[in-house]
Amino acid sequence: MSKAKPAVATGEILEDPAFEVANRVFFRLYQCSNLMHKNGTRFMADYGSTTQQWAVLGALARPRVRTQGMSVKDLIEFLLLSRQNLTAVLDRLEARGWVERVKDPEDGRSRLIRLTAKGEKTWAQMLNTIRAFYEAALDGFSLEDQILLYRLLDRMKDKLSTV
Amino acid sequence: MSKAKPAVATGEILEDPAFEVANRVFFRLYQCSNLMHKNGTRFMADYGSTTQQWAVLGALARPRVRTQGMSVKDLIEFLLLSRQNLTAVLDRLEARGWVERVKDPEDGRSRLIRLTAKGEKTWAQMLNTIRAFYEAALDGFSLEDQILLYRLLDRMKDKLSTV
DNA sequence: AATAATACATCAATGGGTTGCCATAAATCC
DNA sequence: GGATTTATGGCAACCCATTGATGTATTATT
Repeated sequence: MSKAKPAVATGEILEDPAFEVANRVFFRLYQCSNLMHKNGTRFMADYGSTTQQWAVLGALARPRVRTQGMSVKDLIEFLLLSRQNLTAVLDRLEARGWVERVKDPEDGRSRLIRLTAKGEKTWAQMLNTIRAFYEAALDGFSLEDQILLYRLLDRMKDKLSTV
Repeated sequence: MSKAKPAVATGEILEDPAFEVANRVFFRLYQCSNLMHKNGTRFMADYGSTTQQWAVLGALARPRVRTQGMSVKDLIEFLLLSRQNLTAVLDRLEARGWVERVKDPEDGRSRLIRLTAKGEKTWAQMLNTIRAFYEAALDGFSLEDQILLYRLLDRMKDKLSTV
């Protein structure tokens, strides 16, 4: 069944290419995510923020959202997080005075999460650091490379959502 | 979400394409990682394992490693995790009887982590579930797509390591 | 032989992620 | 008006991840 086996690494690939390639994809995804959080959070040390918190702030800083805010429900759908986890992150952001929970005038059950003035100011400063991080982390990536990577991850996200 | 106004999203892009594209890349990375862990771990519910634990088992199940084991130091470098975190994961794997710590005969300071017989048997069964997960999560991805994605993530990993 | 570096472990604190269950208030449905 | 659904929050348990500081055994250096 098996001929003389070559080197280990290539040997694995040859035996089951589909599995080995997929395995590498997800392993790199795992490593990239850990590195992104570790070094991204290190970049934000001056603000005491984390990458996850900046994801929330980024969602709230979008033009359309900035004025009226965003419900917890919509934030959950946007960030793909569990309610319990998001609540804890929002608590920390609220404790720092960066976001506030206001009652939705149109639906008393809903809370609209909004950037505070302090939050907006902090976010504006953070943006410079985030920019620097993106440039360093994607150094050598052409815009085409980045778009390609985004599209592949986007497709993967959809598949992972329905798996 | 109610009015049809595509101007916002594209407007942001036009204002600062480099930033917006990078932002999307890392946001998708964040989402994909969370989804991978959530649904990957759900797939492994029968074994009570997590994606992180299967990464460790996968490292230990490689042909060259399988017999002699792997030092904690090498595992840290391979998985890119902190020692404190890896110790905890290994403790759980050891408590389940899937791995064991043996003294390195060549260096008394070092511990070699090895799959136990029970660990090997469990891993062999897990592989079927992992295969199914990979196929579902990469459904619609040609082998070329997967290799492309792997290479992009691999480059990104290198950049993120030195950022 | 004394010193320094290495490999591992432990304890502590903080933050992020999940699931599951329960509680409360407000909107909706009948 | 009463029952149900929806949106949020709280509590608990578990796991994963980081940093920082401390300790201990072993190897390497000098």
